[in-house]
Amino acid sequence: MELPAIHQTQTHPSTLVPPPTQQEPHLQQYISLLLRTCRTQKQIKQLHASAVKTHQMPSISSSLLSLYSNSNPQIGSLEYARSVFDRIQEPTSHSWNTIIKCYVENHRSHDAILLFCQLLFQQPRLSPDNFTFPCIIKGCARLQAVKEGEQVHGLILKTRFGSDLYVQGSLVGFYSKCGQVVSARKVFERMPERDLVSWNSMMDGYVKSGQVEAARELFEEMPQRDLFSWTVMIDGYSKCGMIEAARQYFDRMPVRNVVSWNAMIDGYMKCGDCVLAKHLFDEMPERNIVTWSSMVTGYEYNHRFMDALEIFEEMLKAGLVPNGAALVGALSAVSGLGLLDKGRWIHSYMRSNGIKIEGVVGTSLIDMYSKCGSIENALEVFRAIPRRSHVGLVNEGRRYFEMMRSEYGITPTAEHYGCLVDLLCRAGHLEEAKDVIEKMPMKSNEIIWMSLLSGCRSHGNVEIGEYAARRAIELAPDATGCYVLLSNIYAAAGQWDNVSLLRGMMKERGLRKDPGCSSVEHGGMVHSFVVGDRSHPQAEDIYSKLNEIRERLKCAGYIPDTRQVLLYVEDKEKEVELAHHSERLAIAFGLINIEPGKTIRVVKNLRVCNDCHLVTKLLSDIYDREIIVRDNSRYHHFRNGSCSCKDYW
DNA sequence: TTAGGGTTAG
Repeated sequence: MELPAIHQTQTHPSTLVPPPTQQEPHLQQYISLLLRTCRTQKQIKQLHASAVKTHQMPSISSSLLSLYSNSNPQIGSLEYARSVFDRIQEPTSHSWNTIIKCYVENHRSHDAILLFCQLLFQQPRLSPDNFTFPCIIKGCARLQAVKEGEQVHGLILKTRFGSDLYVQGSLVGFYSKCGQVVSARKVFERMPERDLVSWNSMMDGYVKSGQVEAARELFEEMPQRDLFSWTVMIDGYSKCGMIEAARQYFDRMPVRNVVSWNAMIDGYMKCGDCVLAKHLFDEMPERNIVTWSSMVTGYEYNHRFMDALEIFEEMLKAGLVPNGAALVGALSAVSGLGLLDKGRWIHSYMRSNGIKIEGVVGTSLIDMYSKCGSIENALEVFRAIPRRSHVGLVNEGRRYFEMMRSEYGITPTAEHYGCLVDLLCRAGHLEEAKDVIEKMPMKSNEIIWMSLLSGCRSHGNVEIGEYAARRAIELAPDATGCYVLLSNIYAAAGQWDNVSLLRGMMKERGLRKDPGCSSVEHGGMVHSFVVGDRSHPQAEDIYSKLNEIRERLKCAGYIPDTRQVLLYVEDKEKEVELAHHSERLAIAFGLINIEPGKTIRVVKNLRVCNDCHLVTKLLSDIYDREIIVRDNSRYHHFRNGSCSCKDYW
């Protein structure tokens, strides 16, 4: 849309506020009128710019806020909505409700709750109303935040909005979604009048908690049924495996929409009837993105990998851009077949269509490359994934820390500073972390310096690492941990002279690094191993198992990560050192002795090294074994080639 | 005067 030129008002040079001119009312009406015709975000932004330029913002900001809050991403934008909201001098209840809803719709319910608290505690002239409560209750439901939702419920009972039909209905929905059917039913029973939505929410609560008969009773009881009620029943009977009953509802319902067809298709897929699912898919009058994704994931679920890929390609040919669900389904199908080229093709499709490689989709891509035998590509994807999600959380962390003081008047303790430093270190903000420690009002302890030191180890920062180690050693000269971490940093940077210096220093001070030791329980005994251990009665078998492991890892394309080996030795020797780490011995022992299908559980006294972590992931896949390693800081649950810590530890 | 709660894939 080309906008006609707007005459700019004359601005008085000495003041920021323009003097009133005759043009203004016209200009305001003109912009307001044009806003109503906006169909794209670009058009809204153009008018927004004009309004800023001509000082018309105060009069149109609430219309702009509503437009930017539109749930259609072609029109709405959370960031712009927030920016408009923040510049409204005195936001009305309506503005607050709009922005809170916008956050909930954009899956940012935590922020919605924060805003709700601000409205509650910092706006003496305003308070939540019958429009605010349904929004915030929905946010709590999205987060499965039962406690918070119950608190809001308590608040509602203290206001006059407890009798509002929408507020009551939203509470039924909240308790239903959180699996609290008894509470949902209590609210439902106390409603003086019930509309369709409340009946449907209540039924859905029963369905989601597996009580399909209770849902059916309500369905029979309810005064009138629309589309939603029927679809809830189809979904309910499908989910509990009663596919014929689901089909009866589908056949009996007076009007169907795409959602009811989708629910029925998914039902057939989940009970393994791909033929009937495909039949419905071919018959249906209208399909949406969920229809296609359900087909792809449904075929994949039934191990019909080729069919999954065919329907996925058909979806692309139909001009649809696949969403996360469809991509994950297609990539899993590729993994199932081991079709590396097909996987690469999907990857390049994603790149050329600007689909962000992050989150679950990123993990699926890594998983696909690993399962197709290309560890290099898997690593490439892994390294290329922007850790923005972490960046976002770092920002949130900083903000919450700040809010403790500024908004809640809580003085942070040493533990709070410790958390902030840990957060910053993990994300690589080492300078900032150092700054936080130095500026904290209380005396720093060795623990907080150690956390900076370990951040420096993960991010390979020698300079700050040395500084942190010095401070930690000053405070706790006998703690071996910081010497070890610092020598890890030196070793990774190839500064072997410093490694020897540090070793000398430790010797001088009579400090010894705890040797890595891993144990496995078997046959009522604990079997312990240290690095290179040959003392176990089954040593011979264990070492031949390690040889076999080495071969199988090589076939899987594994390249040893020798950065954390402390010894000043050639690369080949480093690999041998790695291959005999105590946890490898323990796992080899487990593979020999613990019967197939049973989990191998290892306990290690030190932190598991990067290379052993990667190897254990691969082994869990190669040998199809669940392996659980408890190191000195956390549990690592390895299964199907990945670890529960998502490589972040 | 405007706005709010319910169904399908992962």
